[in-house]
Formats: sequence, structure tokens, C-alpha cells
Amino acid sequence: MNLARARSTPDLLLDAAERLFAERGFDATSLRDVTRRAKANLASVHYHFGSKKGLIHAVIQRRLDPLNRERLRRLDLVARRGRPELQAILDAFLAPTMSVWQENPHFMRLAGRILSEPDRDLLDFFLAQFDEIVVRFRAALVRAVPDAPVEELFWRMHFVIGAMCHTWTASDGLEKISGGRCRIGDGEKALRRLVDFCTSGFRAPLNGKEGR
Amino acid sequence: MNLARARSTPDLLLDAAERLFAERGFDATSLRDVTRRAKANLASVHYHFGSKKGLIHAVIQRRLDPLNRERLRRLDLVARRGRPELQAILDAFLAPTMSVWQENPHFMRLAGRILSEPDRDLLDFFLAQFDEIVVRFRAALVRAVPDAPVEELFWRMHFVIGAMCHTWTASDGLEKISGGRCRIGDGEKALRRLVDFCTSGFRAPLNGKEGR
DNA sequence: GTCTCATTCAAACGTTTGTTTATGAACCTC
DNA sequence: GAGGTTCATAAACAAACGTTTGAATGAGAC
Repeated sequence: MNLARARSTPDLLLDAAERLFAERGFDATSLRDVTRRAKANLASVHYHFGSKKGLIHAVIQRRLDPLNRERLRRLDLVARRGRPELQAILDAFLAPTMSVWQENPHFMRLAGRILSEPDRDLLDFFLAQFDEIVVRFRAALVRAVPDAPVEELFWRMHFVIGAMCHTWTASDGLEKISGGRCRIGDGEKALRRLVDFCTSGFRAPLNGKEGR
Repeated sequence: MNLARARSTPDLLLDAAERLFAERGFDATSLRDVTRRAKANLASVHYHFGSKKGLIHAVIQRRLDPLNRERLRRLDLVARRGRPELQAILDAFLAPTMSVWQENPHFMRLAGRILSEPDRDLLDFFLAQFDEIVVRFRAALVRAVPDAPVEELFWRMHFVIGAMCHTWTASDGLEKISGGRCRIGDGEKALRRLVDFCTSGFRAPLNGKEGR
């Protein structure tokens, strides 16, 4: 038997699928592509995951679950220190995405794309994973920016999410457009830029007037 | 003959394709879907556009060309008034997308999705439409924020683009997550929120320190 | 009237797709 | 070691895909 523990078929399928889905998209990746890369049989997808959609869901959940748990863990640390700082909240939300991106850039590219997915089922499944995140981060934001209407907070988090997704999914577009000037590099600097931009954007005056 | 001038087959194909591509995505939309909706023959796509890819390119170019011309026109107006204001530059870049969204929400949803497209050919074709935009807006930004390194300007425009795309493509996700609190409505208010957020984000202190 | 050109049309092409089936090997339980 | 469960495998399924073909149609030009 090998010293390196042999990976199970489901894991091999998930790895292959994650990679291919990220590179080519869900529709452009056939189950034959996945099983070929995983060195598994075509029917094994249906045996372990029921269908192609089941495989997609599993790919998403495997990474999204720890990611969102880490977000909540960090938010807890922030909230425990008294009235939460806006920047610390945004950092708790954004920094874990950078960690995931570092360990596995494929998944973050994939996740960013799902939010603009036309497939309603898939989008709903994805959003359902954020129920607790929404509640907890909203509460923290209300405490950090008490003079802003909740509606405004949602809009600004919407912009934050847009900037975040674009950062991890389209950063090669940035490299191309900037003529190679901007490279995402190790992610740390990109994260700091992202957090700074979002924090400052979040502090925009309310109602177009200067903040009171 | 009809009073309303009969539209040509290519136009009918473009309309149908734009709608369906936006609703279901490129891969999930078959040429049979398109021709059925356009009440045209299946082969007409290849006759007029050469291939499915040709049709996709035509759909994109038809809207993107006027959109980017309008951006440049507005930027000209801003630059002619002396040293350009940051907010005016961002408005010149962002406001036309709202106009397009109002006339044709389908296309903006589609455009936002292309930036996270896995298909390199398609992405390259899309980005190539922005060559002049990049040059002109970069020059304006350099004048408006002279103490920022060009690299920083590119990064911040990257975040702006992310927030913008997310606004027009995923605003129903916002509505769902916010529990119906946030509706995009007529677009005017969303645009103002977006411009305010981006302007403020763009003014984030440089290098993590307070701006000089 | 006839020739010419652009366009439309129905039908078929060969692939590829997700999914299902039937068989067999490997393994654990008692 | 018999019986049963779990997983792997090859083969087949019907459906849908982008694309091509060759004939039919229509309107102007001469």
C-alpha cells in the first residue's frame, strides 16, 4: 500500500470538477472531462453525487462551508472587542476569501462566476449558504455605522461583494488592461487594496450630503 | 404592408439572441432557441453571422460600441472644463451603463457576465473594445489624482468595474438577500449610490497611510 | 420574360451530451 | 465460506447540439 494515503474517488472527482469548472465553466465541462481527469469511471459521478448538478453543489459546498465558518469566527473576534470597527468587519468578510484564493485559486474564480449565473437553481443554492452570514454581518454593520439606514448598508455590501468577486475572478483581465503593470501576486497586497477601497467607499457621505 | 417597418432578419436574430443569452447564458442557449424566438430559420444564423460565435460577437458589439462612445463623449465634456473632478470622471464612466440598463436590462446582465467568462476568445474580444477607453480614462484619472501611482489607479478602477458589473447583473441577488428591502427600481438611485461609493473608495488613503 | 443575386427553407450530418443499465470484483459480517 | 453490501466498469440510450447542404423563393435589372 502507498505511503501517501490514496484519495477516495469522490474526492478525486471533486478536485477534477473544481478545476475544470473553474477553467471552462459548468456547461463547457462534460462529465467525461471530469472522470477522465480524475481517472474514474463515467458512471461514478452518478453513483456518488446523483447527477451533474449534485456534483456542482458538492464542489461548491466543500469550500464554501469552511469559508463562511471562518468569516463568522473572525467576526466573533471583532465583536468581542466592543463596538466593532468598520474596517475590521470588512476584513473579517474579505480576508478569508483571500486565504481560499491562495490555497485554491480555482474555486474563487468559480464562486465569483456563480453570482452572475443565469441558472436560478444554482444561484439559489449558492445564496442559501449565506443565511447566517447575512444576519450576523448586518448586525455588526448596524452597530459600526449606526446612522446609516439598513437599506444603505445592504447596497454598500453589494458593492463590496462586486469588487471582491471581480478581484478574484477577473484579475487576469486587470493584468491585461493595465499592460502588465498590475499583477495579483501573492494576494496579500490585493486584499489590503480591496479592504482599503471598500472601507473608504463604505464611509461615503449619506444621502449625497456630507455625513452628519 | 405593415405601418411599423418590418425588422430585418439579422436584427430579429440579434434581439432574440441578446435576450436569451442574458437569461440563460451562451452555452445554455441553442441556436434553435434563438431562431425559434426570432421566427427565423435555423440556418439563417450561419448565413448572416457565420457561426454561433459570430452571433455572440455581433450581439456584444451592437451595444458596446455606442456605450463606449457615450463614455468618451462625456469624458470630453468633463475634461474640457479644466482639471477633471474625480467624481465627474467616474460618472462619465458609470452613468452610460445605467442608460443602457434602462433601455435594455438584458444586455447589461450579459456584459457583466462576460468579464468572468472562462472562454478566453470571448473575453479577449470583449476587452479589445476598451482600448481607447483605457487610454483616455487613465489620462483623466492621472490628472484628477496626481499623487497616486498609476498602478494604484488601475487597481481602483478594477474595483469600480467589479462593483458596477455586480450592480447590473446581480441586483436580484441583492433583493433576495436584503429580504426585499433593496430594489434596483429605476436605476437612477442605484447609479447615484454606486458613484458615491466608488468616488469615496477611490479617495482611500494611499499606502494605508492617511493621504498627504 | 429571363437572368441574377440575395435570402429562406427543410432536411440531414456527425458529435457530444447526461443518464441508465447490467455485470463483476472487492470487502465485511456472521 | 456463504451472503450481502459497496463500488468500479464497459456499454448502451435517447436527446440535443452546431453546422452543412441543396433546392426553393423572391425581387430587381436588362
